[in-house]
Amino acid sequence: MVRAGLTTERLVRAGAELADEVGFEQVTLSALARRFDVKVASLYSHLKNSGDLKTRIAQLALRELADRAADALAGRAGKDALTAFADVYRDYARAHPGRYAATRHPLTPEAAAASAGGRHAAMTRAILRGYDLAEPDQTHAVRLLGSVFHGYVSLELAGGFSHSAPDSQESWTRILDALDATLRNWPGD
Amino acid sequence: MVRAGLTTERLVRAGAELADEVGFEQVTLSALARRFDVKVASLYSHLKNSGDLKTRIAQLALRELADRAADALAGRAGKDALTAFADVYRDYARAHPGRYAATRHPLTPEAAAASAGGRHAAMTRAILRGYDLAEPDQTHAVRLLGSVFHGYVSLELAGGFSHSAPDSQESWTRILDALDATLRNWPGD
DNA sequence: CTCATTTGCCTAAATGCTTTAGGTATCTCC
DNA sequence: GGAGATACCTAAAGCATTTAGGCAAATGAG
Repeated sequence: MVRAGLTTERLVRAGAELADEVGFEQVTLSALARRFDVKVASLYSHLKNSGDLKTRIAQLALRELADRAADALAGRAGKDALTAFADVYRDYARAHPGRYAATRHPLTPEAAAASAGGRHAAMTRAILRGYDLAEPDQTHAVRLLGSVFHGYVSLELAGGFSHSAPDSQESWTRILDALDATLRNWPGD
Repeated sequence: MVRAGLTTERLVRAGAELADEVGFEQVTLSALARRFDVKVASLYSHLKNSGDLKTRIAQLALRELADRAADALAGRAGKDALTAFADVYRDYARAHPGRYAATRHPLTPEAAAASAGGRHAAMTRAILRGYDLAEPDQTHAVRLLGSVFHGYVSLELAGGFSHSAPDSQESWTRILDALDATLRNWPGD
């Protein structure tokens, strides 16, 4: 009986790949066990349960996304930083739809605290340093950016913008232009 | 043996209520059968399968949302129409989180064609008539509005803006102000 | 009113995912 | 080489989905 060499790490990584292939919601311990040619019960030595797997995939995806965003932000400011950051989100979602869906998986407060969520928030605020926004407008702007990025990416992923002119890339560019303009001229009270 | 009086209509309506209570993803034929005190197999006379139920709940929610939006838009234009429309989305999502989640359920092309999706698109374009946008900018703006509304509402529903100042309502208002300004001063090429 | 038909709901059973309990085989390292 | 830890297993129970086939209640025609 040759051991499969399971570890939590490998299982989560394979789970993330599975998510990209079949969708995050379809990630199941059974499918994961099949992939390692192992009985389902064996996974329970490495994962608490199926929810644990999903939580770990979510945390992995948040980490990967934050890493890429940090790279993209290095040495950039203003609109340059804004578009680089936005593109990281969109590109990641298109390259890894299952992982991106995982980043929207609800986390318990503890799981959220152990995630890269905080880094995302910090980076968004870093971008806004290139614009002249004092609190509470800065927080409103953080929420606007989060809404537009997440909203656009998830509508695009759902196929909302395909098969209709103009090209989604064109809209994305123009929306980022508009967002930049909005941040430069944030309306006062 | 008294009959329960099942109909597709009643089942879908109850399914929507169930979605609001336990979440759209947790809507199951078993749970629905329990609610009517009926065996699961009995539902198959009225629904093709569990996917059929979810599709029908999605269509119901899209219809309800379109009806409310149409009411809200009547007699309004410009920013007034924009905020009324936006508020309908947000209020519906907060009052009926399960139904709102259902509106994001992927539909087959046929199911989408039979849905109120077209009315939503038409209403969004109607709002933009209050602003001076020619194609293709109008389409970019439609996509921006969709992204912001959906993105904000889903982040808020996921708890993203709770337990932190400023109030979510405040951000919503200021984001709509910013959106109105963006549409009035849409950046040219 | 009665009988035939349709319709509504049932039982039964197969399949698949999740989870726990407890066992055997394989590695590690002294 | 043997002790102990670790990796993976079998077995079984619980719950959701789906299909097949059956009895009973409603419906309507004569």
